[in-house]
Amino acid sequence: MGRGKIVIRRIDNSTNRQVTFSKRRGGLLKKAKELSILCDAEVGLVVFSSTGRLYEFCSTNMKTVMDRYTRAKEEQPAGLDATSQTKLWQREAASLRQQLHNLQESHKQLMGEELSSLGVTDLQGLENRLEMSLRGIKTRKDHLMRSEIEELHRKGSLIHQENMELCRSLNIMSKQKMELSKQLQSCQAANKSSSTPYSFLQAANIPADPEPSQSQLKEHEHNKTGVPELGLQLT
Amino acid sequence: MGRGKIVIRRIDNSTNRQVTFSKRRGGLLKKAKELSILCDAEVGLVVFSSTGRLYEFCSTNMKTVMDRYTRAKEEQPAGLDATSQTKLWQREAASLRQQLHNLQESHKQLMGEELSSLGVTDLQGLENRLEMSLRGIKTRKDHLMRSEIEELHRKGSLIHQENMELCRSLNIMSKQKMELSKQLQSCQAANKSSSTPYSFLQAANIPADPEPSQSQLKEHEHNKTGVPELGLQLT
DNA sequence: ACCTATTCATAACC
DNA sequence: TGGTTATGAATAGGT
Repeated sequence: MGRGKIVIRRIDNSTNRQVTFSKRRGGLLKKAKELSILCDAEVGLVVFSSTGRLYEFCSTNMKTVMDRYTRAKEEQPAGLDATSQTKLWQREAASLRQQLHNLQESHKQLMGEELSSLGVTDLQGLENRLEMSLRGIKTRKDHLMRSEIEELHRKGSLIHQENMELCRSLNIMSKQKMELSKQLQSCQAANKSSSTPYSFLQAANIPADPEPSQSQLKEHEHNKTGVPELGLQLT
Repeated sequence: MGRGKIVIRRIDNSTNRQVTFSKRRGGLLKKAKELSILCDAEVGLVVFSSTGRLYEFCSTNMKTVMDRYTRAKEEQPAGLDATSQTKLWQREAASLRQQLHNLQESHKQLMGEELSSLGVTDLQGLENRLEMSLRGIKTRKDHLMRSEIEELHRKGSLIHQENMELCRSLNIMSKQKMELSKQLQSCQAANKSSSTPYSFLQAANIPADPEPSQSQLKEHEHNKTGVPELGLQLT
């Protein structure tokens, strides 16, 4: 709504952001109130502006709502100590909040947001740091990828060797098989020329090529990696 | 909004009330979220339906927001004992420290440190974000520098024009001066040849060059900017 | 849940 | 900050 539609992301212009905050805050509080009245709901709403100012709405009592919320969330508060301790933690929190804020600012700038407050020199510094960082990251990534490639080569090589072993075995078996086949043929020939009391042996269909099927070989995936298939020469 | 306007008071029809609750609750949560994003505000919203079900939105962390609210409300720890206050601040500090830690980690990674815990995918993401950020920063810097250059050109051009005007004026005056000079000479020659009853006119020191002094010219600083000094040709 | 007619919130402008 | 207006969003009532 409004003169034009907007995308929901942090408003860069500070003044505009402040104005929008003011208006939308009013709208939000109003809607919260309407919901609580219309629908008989218990509503608690807390808004801290970016400058730290507090705005709130509660249909009943904020503390009650927060307690109810806490109870609904199945938690239980506790604690015992002195007032000076409180101040200590208060300062600690303030300090941490400050640090956090600074870091957030810096982080945003690193991510290329909120650059409007920076001059050319600042931007140049940012650029240099980012480029240095980027170089480091690329180097690291490159290293990792090279390691992985190396590892893959190593594994591929192992599997290849394994394949060669298998091929050798196959070769041997193939020869043994052919030998057996030859013996069988001569045996059959001998039987044919003489009487055949045991002719049923021919009917038993002993296959001429009883080697293991292709699917039984350890193929892994290296066929796709360019490792040559050496098994072919053994058929 | 809707087919007709309604008065803001508890909806009697239970079904209607439930439907409206559902719709408006969604709208309220959405608006709360938009406010927090658009205006960089910390928003906490809790809604209990009349049947007791809990719905919530928080831009950061509900516990943190509630603590912050409590603190903002109770500048004076009149209601609660100091010991529980301490706990409150303690938790706040812990929360802040956690956030700080996370952000520091992220920051270090952005700066290309402590990359060992990241995989190739993480690194690629980091790289992409940095490159995007870098592009933005470079664009911004480029824009700033171009603007400055343009501005300088504009100023230079203005001053140059001003100079030309001044030169023209100087030229005219120079001619007038020469004319006067000539007249004076002929006058003097006439006086020398005849009697000189009004010779005091010569003594009255009528300057031969009554033009404005150099210091009165608008010179600005453009002499240092390489704009050619055109006045020279007029001396 | 989906569909409009209608009201309302609000973005841009003063 | 407060007012005005054009516009898009939310939603009341209905299916």
